[in-house]
Amino acid sequence: MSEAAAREVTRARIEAAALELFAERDFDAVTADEVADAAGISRRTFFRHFATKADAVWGDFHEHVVRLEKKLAATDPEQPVLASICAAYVEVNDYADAELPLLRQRMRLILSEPALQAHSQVRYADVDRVVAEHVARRTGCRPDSLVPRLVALATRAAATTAFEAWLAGDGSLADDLHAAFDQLAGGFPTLR
Amino acid sequence: MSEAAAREVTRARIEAAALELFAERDFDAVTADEVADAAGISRRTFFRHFATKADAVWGDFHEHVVRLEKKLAATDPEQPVLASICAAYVEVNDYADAELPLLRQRMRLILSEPALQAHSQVRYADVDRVVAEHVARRTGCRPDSLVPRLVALATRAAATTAFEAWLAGDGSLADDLHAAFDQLAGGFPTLR
DNA sequence: TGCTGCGTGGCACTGGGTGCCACTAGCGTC
DNA sequence: GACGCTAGTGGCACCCAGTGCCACGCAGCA
Repeated sequence: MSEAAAREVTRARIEAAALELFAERDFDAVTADEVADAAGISRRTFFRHFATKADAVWGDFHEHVVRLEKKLAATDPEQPVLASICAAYVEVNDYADAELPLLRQRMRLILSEPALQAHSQVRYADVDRVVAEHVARRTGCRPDSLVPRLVALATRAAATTAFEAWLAGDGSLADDLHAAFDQLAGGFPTLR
Repeated sequence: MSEAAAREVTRARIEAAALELFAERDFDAVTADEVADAAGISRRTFFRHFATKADAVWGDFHEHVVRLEKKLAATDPEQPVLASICAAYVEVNDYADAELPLLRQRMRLILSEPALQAHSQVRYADVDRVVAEHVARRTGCRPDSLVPRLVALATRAAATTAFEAWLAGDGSLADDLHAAFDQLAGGFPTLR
């Protein structure tokens, strides 16, 4: 086995051990030592693979952001901006059935454990940046101006809410994403 | 001086020392010991007044949430829901001119320092809960269902964006809040 | 055989946060 | 005045996350 592949295997084993331990106890109640032991590596090695304990929950999130960025760049310029963002979110989150239990476990942790909820803000900042840049390209204004930033943060709010609804119910994630984005794009029609 | 008042004075002194140090160096580069020294108290006492180093930046945020809750409860039932939330946000954030420099310093830290950005998520969860309950009362659905949660998270996105715009520009916070809420309530009219 | 690069483990150290105990100051009661 | 009560405080030891440094082992390669 090549060294690069061996590194991936180790990383995956740490990730699996971490998710299992965090699911059976609270995130804060599990030490990095315990995760390392369960994964059969040293504490020092754990922190070589994941910068923080929280990062072990996120898998390869950077790859996720890169895929979102590509989907956004490839959208039809004629399509409304919000629809293009919704479509990109749906496509990027189109998991195979076999992956859904893992996704549920991950999202349940991220949305319910305070420490992970806090950490998520840092990871999602990348998503916000990518979406704001997309909106800025489409509208011709700067990515740090009000509308791009607002659209980025509001669409992420929609995605987060859709994940909450998906976790609480038993429908499809795509349906929940569309429901949330429809509310947003329509200015919350049910509130009138 | 009564003991309760003395406690408030100590708390205020810690807060002032913390803000000053965090402003002149990075948040992470300042230790709790340094803040305690600057405030003339021990490290142990620092953590009796503030649960975490980050909390020293937030002032009495709980009181802020309580005021927001009261404003929301007192809104006119005929007023559109989003407008009532916008009005409540504006009223709760109606600071005197003399307080604005402090607010700027606080928000700049919270929005730019990653550690504080992460911590903010935990504090804002209270705001989200209060807003979602308001929407749930007004619409007759449960506070953890999709629309109340989405409105809570999306309006907070609007408020956050308004704060970013306010920090970057030199207009009034109320104007920026209204601009962001107008976009949200109108389904982002400028994107069409 | 020696060299190089990389993943790893061990170890010591910094810093956030907590539990525990002892001290003190203010205050009411006998 | 002596006694107890309470609240804020300081000091200390401890746990745990995260980091820098060094040494080891193992692959590939000359």
